[in-house]
Amino acid sequence: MKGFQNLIEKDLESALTDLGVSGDLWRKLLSHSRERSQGDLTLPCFPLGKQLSRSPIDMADDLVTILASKHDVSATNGYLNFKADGEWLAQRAIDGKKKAGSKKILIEHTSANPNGPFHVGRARNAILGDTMVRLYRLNGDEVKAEYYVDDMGKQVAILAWALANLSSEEVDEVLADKDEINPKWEEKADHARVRWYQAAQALREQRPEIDQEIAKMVHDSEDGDDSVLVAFENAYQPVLDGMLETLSRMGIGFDTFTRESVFVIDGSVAKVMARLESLEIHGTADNGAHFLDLGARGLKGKTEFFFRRGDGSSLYATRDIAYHMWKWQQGFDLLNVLGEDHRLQSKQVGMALEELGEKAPEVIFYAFIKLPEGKMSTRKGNVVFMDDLLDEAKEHAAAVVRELRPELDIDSVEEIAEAVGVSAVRFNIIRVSPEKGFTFTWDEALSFEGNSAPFIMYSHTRACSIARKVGRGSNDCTIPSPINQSTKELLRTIELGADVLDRTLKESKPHLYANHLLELASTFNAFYRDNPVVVEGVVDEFNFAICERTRVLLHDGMVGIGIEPLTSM
RNA sequence: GGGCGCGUAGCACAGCUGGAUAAUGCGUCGGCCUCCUAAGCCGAAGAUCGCGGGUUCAAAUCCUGCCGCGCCCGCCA
Repeated sequence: MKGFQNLIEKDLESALTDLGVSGDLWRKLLSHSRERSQGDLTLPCFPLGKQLSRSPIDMADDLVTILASKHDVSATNGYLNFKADGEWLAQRAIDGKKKAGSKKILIEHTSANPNGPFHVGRARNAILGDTMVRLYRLNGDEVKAEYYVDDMGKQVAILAWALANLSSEEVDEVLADKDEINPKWEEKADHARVRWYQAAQALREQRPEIDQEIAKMVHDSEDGDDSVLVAFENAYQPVLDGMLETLSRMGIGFDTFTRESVFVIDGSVAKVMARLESLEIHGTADNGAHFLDLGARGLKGKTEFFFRRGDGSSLYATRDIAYHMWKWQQGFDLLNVLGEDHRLQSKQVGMALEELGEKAPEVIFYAFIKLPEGKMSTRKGNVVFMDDLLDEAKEHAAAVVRELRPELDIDSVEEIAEAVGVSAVRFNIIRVSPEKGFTFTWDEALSFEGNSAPFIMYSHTRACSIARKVGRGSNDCTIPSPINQSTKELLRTIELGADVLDRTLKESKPHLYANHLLELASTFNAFYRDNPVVVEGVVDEFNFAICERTRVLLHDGMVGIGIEPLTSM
């Protein structure tokens, strides 16, 4: 509604001046109407009435008198309501102007330890991150999707230790009371090797000497020991490949992979530590470990942020600082997607960066997805694997397609089912705000009606079906007057699209855009009901133009949030 | 114990830069396929916005206390 706002602002300002209102307060007050039936933009007059010691109800009435000749305005209970003209909205929709983005943004997401397959909880990160990548691209911005590979931590060390020291029989023995590997995934390294990881985790509890061996490996890796790093890579790379295969099935990919060890080897971590040690808020512990007193900068709770161990080696967070400085050098804005368990860590890294004269990155935090039985844990094996969820979703979708479209051949059913399954899974995760924790249930995840991806997909295929029936693109048309209610609602939703995308990106809240697409699909369905495009072989050019515009917007929006824009389902 | 996040119909979830009658879906009840795909559409019932104070003309939204849930509080990652 930015365009509409521009349209009325001048007249509104002059009307307000006539009444004696000064200042810019009204600009802040003017916003989307909460009551849709009342209008499109609303100015609550209460604060202005206060300023002039006048009744806001009278003021709103006076404003209507002044503005009525130029705009569709009304006043109720002290609210001044502007209604956008249907024909104006229609013209805007048909013109379909798209602004070009100009931002450059590097989005780091997923960056999961390469020690096992994705479960639904870990996948929330990838789905959130990839959706932001897609939405920035939809906005026309230049985006880099980056995966930070943790190639030297304890998790990888445990995996490497297990692969070097445990036989397949030993692993089976240790995990005897656990579920066996699903034969379907036996050949997938993330599923196969995570058992070694789990077995090692179990053994560590009984045999402390294992911890010492692992600790040595971790330290050697932190010193940049090549042979250890190579062993690590051989251990995790097949696992990572398996994980990326799963992501790729969901349409998630990366432009760059950056390994943590790079910053140790090239000396930038050492430089960062030296700089941190020269800071005013720097402190030293008894055994020579170094920290920053972030309490001096207002951090509450735990105020000491350790960045260097007593033995001089770096910590994960220290390397993260070096990594972020490298990221800033590329001239991109920075956005990270992190689990809520990283809130403190991320705050510390951000504050440390600011101490070094850099900016803190923008971060999206998300809460964990729980199972009805409790939280998910790769270590404990209490998880729903993404691979299983995707298969299940596809199977469920195939059953629906076979029932609804019995005439389709097997290949078509397969294609539709895969698209519906993947889209539904992504959408169910993206549609809720990230900070809200939710409990995974198969029922929810496999719901294909109402607020779901298939609902949007279905609306899109209806528009496609009409386009097929017409068999050509839309022509110039005359805009009818008046425009009926359901058309106006659709046009209004279309007009709002740009505002929603803006806000979605500015606030890093992809669920806002997901909800907008639901709204777009829903208002299109009502339009579809009331406004036939083809009647007895004759095309209504206006309705077709609106239909085509919506089809494109749905298509682009779906791509923007990772829903497959099928043309038929 | 301290820090941070969350708490909205039976369930799930939106709204939270203060503004009108708290939106949507599932579930429940009722209606719509000789008509561009019914994974759809139309209608009905269903909400002490966790609880108590406060600020304000106006509070689901801001402040504060309490309760419940989650995450973190390691010289781990």
